[in-house]
Amino acid sequence: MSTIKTVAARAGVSPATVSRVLSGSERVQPAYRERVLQAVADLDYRPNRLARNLRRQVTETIGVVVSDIENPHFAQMVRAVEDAAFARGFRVLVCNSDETPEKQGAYLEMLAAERVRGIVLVPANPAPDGIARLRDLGIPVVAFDRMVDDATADAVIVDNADGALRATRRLIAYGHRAIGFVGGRPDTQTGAERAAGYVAAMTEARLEPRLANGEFRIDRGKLAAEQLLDAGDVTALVVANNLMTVGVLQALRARRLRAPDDLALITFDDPFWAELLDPPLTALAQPVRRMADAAARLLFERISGRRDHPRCLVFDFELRVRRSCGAVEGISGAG
Amino acid sequence: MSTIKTVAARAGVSPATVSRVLSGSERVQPAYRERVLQAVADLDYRPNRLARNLRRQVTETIGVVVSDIENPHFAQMVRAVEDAAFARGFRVLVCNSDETPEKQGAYLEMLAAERVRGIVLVPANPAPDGIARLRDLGIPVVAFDRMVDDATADAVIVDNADGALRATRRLIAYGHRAIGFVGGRPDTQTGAERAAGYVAAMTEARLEPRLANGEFRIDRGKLAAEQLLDAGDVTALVVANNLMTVGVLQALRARRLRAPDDLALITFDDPFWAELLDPPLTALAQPVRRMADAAARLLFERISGRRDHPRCLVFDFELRVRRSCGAVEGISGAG
DNA sequence: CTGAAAGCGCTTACAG
DNA sequence: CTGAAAGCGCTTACAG
Repeated sequence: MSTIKTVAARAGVSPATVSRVLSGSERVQPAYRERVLQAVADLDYRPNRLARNLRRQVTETIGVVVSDIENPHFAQMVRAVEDAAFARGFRVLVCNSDETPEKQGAYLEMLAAERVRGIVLVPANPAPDGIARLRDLGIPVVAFDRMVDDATADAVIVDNADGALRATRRLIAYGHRAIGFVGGRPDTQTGAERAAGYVAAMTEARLEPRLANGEFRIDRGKLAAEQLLDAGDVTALVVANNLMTVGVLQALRARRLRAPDDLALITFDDPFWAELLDPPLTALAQPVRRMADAAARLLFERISGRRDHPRCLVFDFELRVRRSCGAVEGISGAG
Repeated sequence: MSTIKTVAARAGVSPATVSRVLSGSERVQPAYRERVLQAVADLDYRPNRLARNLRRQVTETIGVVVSDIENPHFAQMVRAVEDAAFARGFRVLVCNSDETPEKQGAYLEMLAAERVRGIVLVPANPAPDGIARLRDLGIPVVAFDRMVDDATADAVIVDNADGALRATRRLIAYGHRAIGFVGGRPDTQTGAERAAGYVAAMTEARLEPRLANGEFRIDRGKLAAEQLLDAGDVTALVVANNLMTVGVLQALRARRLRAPDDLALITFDDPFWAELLDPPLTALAQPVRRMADAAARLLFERISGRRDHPRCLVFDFELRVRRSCGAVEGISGAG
């Protein structure tokens, strides 16, 4: 392997001059520059980034910590962040926390040790171990989807309560009164906020809320739907994520019920297949790409030192009205 | 920030001793060890990985280059590889080539500069720029899904021709004679092999092949299906990936045709939603998780120096028979 | 077992 | 503009 010294020797200059030519920042006599570039070409020299990183005390790497990259929601986010990083010459380390504070802690520690320049974090818990250390090291953090208890961190979140509120109001406007809610884990911010929005809409219409907990999972979502159906006369459901909707659809199929006639449905999340189903699903779509672009922008503002004060960006869900809620397709009102 | 010197000073030992305690490899007097650990705890000292990497001339990082992490197929692969890396204390840099040799080249160059220890690569082309340099640097490469022209690289691939062969034979066994094939880009290895398997099955049954090119895309898949339907009397289709199947389903819906009665369908790929459709799709499932686990295993065998000779692992598709091909669900024969 | 010293491959004040 | 020198924070033969 050739190093900067090999190149310097061949070009008949000092290593410092080689470095100056390659970093391109300072001026170097054209003749020297020429000779250096020739030597670089001859030797097929590539600078060793490890050495540069150590010397400069910085890397050009960022970390992204998600629950699970297999979740298309997060895959989309990672993709957008990676695009932004690539455009700026940065690399991306991906980490899957599986929603466990322990793995998350191990990853944050690792990212700190690697001296990444910034982190996009989907926090598994509101006060992650290691977040203070990141602050000490001057590594900016952008929380994604959920907030984090750190006054210095940026955040990009979505208005869960408002989404549930609008979905529920929509069903009420269609004349439904017995509207059930298949909720996610109530101990998570997302789960709690979505439930709260639903309850708010029901309460303002003087209707009785009917909640069941599907834990954000397919099997439990199915059970939750069955529980709500068994309990009585529900005519519509709001479902707090797409996995549970799969469970709800399984429950409907098993009972030979059809949406929207037997049961009107609105689901959080608008996955690829929501439109392919019969009937197509009315869905609350999270603007993931826009949110991820925003998160990347916030992060690089911090990395480049263009901003000091923390920012929190709140995005709205988009209600995509399709047939499962009882709407005639193609006709939709305001959310 | 405290460094190894700060710790050494506080513990009253040399930096070398601190290093020995922390690397845990060599023996150190218990009393010294104690004092060092105490100093580490007092100062909340964390070793700087950049320095260690430079000094040791190795990192504990691997690279994964996929077409696009948003494709669930690759998201699943990345996840499996990341799990294997995490278990061994390695980090993962993800790169999206978008199937372009240029981006791929830039990423391979970057991964080489970062001195990653190994790479899992979904090659955008059979002879990627930079692969020779990786060989020179001793960075092992495992090709995934497609082969690479490098005698030293490992590969984990799937038998595309065999999959198409079995799917087509199955439709023939059901009595179909006019079977069409919605193929992918014929200039890709995957596209060509899948088409070849289809043609082989038709030829052995003395049937005339009917191919249309859907470019692996939704819109073009729809066009390809329409083309095959317009050309005449096809009663069954083999579709070379799931995106084109979406297009095929759109075409069917537009013409008010139903699977399997109007048209029997078998698709490559078994995405999440294949089972949710009505009728559920008969699909050729690629054992992605097993393949990715194998790729990670091969890579770490190389990294740890346990193996020198290249290996190529070929996996079979699993034909998951559901209703779209005309089978009665739950009853399936051998592939 | 332990420490002084060299060195990984760069970059960057500093002096000229 | 250019070079000699120091140094980033570690690790590891080497000598004791």
